[in-house]
Amino acid sequence: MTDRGPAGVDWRLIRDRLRSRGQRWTNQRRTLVEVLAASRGHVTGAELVERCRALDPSTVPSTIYRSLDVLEELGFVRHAHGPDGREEFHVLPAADHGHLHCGSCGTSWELSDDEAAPLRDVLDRIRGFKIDLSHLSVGGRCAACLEAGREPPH
Amino acid sequence: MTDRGPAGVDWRLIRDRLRSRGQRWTNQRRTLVEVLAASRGHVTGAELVERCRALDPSTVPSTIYRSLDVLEELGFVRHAHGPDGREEFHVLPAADHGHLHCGSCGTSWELSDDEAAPLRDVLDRIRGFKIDLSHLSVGGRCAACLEAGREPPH
DNA sequence: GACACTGTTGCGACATCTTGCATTAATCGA
DNA sequence: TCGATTAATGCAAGATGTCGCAACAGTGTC
Repeated sequence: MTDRGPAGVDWRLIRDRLRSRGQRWTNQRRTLVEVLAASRGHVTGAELVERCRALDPSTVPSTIYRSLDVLEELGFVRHAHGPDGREEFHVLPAADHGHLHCGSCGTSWELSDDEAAPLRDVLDRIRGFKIDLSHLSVGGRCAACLEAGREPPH
Repeated sequence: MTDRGPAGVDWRLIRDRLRSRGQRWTNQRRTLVEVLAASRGHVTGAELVERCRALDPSTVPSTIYRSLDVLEELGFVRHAHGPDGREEFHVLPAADHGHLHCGSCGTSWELSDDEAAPLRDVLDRIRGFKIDLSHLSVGGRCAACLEAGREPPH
């Protein structure tokens, strides 16, 4: 047996990083890390609460949200906001990336650093502003919806 | 006397546009338009509810939010989401623009169409994706905060 | 002005987070 | 192993929206 979760994340890394900061490794955090490690792509806060509750029915939302903040400080998760403003989390992003959302079909895609580079560069040059790509969420309409003439839901 | 509000917006235009679409001009909408016309820059939904309640204590949030949707269809307001995901509205935007938010000091700026052009063009070219600039909200850190070494509040 | 049609409102309930506070429990040192 | 310290939890209440539904009220017409 190993000490890795289903997704190959070693929770001991997180445990030790927490302890070295004077923070604590609790059962609730262990459950959350387990759920996160098994998640692919984007998950909303509500989904995480639900999945944690499946493992531990005593799970309470406020603990989840507070633990997510802590895990975000550690760099284990990142959050952005969907087109409706709701939080979306993704786990251990291999590379920093933003998100693209189609307002007609609701699909979303990752926005690579390369694609965002022109925006990053122009804002840096003109304003000295450094964008936080992982928090960037761009709405609009995708090629398929434009071609099909699908209107955004009004 | 004129029929314009304090900000010079002629509510009769909105009234007539609603009627021509088979929609209605109600006291609640009149109050909201009055509040919007007196608002500068960005306003959150909650602020609008509060200001409407100041004029008409019987104001109820759901009506405000639904009326805002209608006014957005008319193009009288646009909404985006602040860095915390909360809705922000702006009135009669002279030109389409996005927003820039500094995560350290909380200030926000308008992002002109020119500045967003590089992003718009690259997404159009690579993916055929048309961005909705007025809904775009970019987080990061501004030049002043970078220079001062201010960390984002964690 | 009265009527019919149907768009709007207000209400209550729910969804998603956030915050304050008293209690619990993880961690470290003796 | 036991205690002290204090981070984290659970709960309740609040903030910000959203939604279904019955009642109400603009509008155009007669």
